Amino acid sequence: MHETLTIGDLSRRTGCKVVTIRYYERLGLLPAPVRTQGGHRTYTRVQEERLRFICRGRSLGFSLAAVSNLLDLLEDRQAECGAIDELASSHLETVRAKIADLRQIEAQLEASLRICGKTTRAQCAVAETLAAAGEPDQASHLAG
Amino acid sequence: MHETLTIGDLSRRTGCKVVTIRYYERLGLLPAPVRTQGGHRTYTRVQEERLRFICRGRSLGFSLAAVSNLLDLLEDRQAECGAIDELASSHLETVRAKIADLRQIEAQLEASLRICGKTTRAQCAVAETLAAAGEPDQASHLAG
DNA sequence: GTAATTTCTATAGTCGCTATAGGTTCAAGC
DNA sequence: GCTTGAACCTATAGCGACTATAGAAATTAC
Repeated sequence: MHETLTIGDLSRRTGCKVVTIRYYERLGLLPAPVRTQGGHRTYTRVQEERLRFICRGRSLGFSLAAVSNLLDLLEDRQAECGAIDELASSHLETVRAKIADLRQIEAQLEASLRICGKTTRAQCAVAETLAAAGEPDQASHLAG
Repeated sequence: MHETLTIGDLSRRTGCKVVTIRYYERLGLLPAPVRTQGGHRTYTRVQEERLRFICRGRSLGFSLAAVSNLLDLLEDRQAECGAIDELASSHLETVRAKIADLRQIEAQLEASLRICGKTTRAQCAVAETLAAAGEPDQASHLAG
């Protein structure tokens, strides 16, 4: 029994919550681990590495589906680096688009807050920004 | 019957989907409108303004709960501009934090993509970035 | 041996919608 | 007046990525 980890150990080592680890297992992202006689999960370093990979992917904003794809690609010795690159750069596009959206939001909030604090309630700039009856804009991909 | 709108009209005018309008009503963000004898909803300009406000708030990234608060504050003639300002600037903080996170992600993805394409599969930089066994970082507020 | 902690399962809830099914009403053309 | 087709109605379930709850069993520390 050298070097096996409980789910709590694994959680502490990776920073991934216990419930989340079980959740990943249920989704099939992590293989079902060996259990103790009592039914507790025991993990090895291999699983720890895999979990780290998943967490890292998530922290880079990849969806779990994308992470799953990446894991498959890495597993497959045949697979080419190109496929991985593609996933990463398409994700980079998404990230950049989000940044652009958020910067616009930032600018608008800044603008109304600059004006406000100088006006009376009746013309609260923030309220006006929100009530602005301009064309409906579809920033549907925001809401993050 | 001058100037009443069907839910479809309202949807076209505001850019907010029909199902979403009904959803907002169910949540209590929009008041239940007058109905035709047949049960179809009919809206007025007042409701249109309110919906526009909600959509605008959402497009600025406010949660529906925050939008609801803002609507209450605006409704309340007693309320001060300050409360609105506070909500807005705390939201601005959140937006800025998200931008900062995304920029880090962007930088990391850029870095690995720059290296990759120049190396062989065995040392795919993107894969290495993801597998990086550094300290677990908690970018839990990402995943957007 | 007992008490505290950890782990187990299963289920429901979060947020902001979106999709589906199956029915009813409305407006227009003939 | 009648038919057709679009728009509308309700109710329910699903999405992603968790998070929370309840209640039981296993483990560990003393």
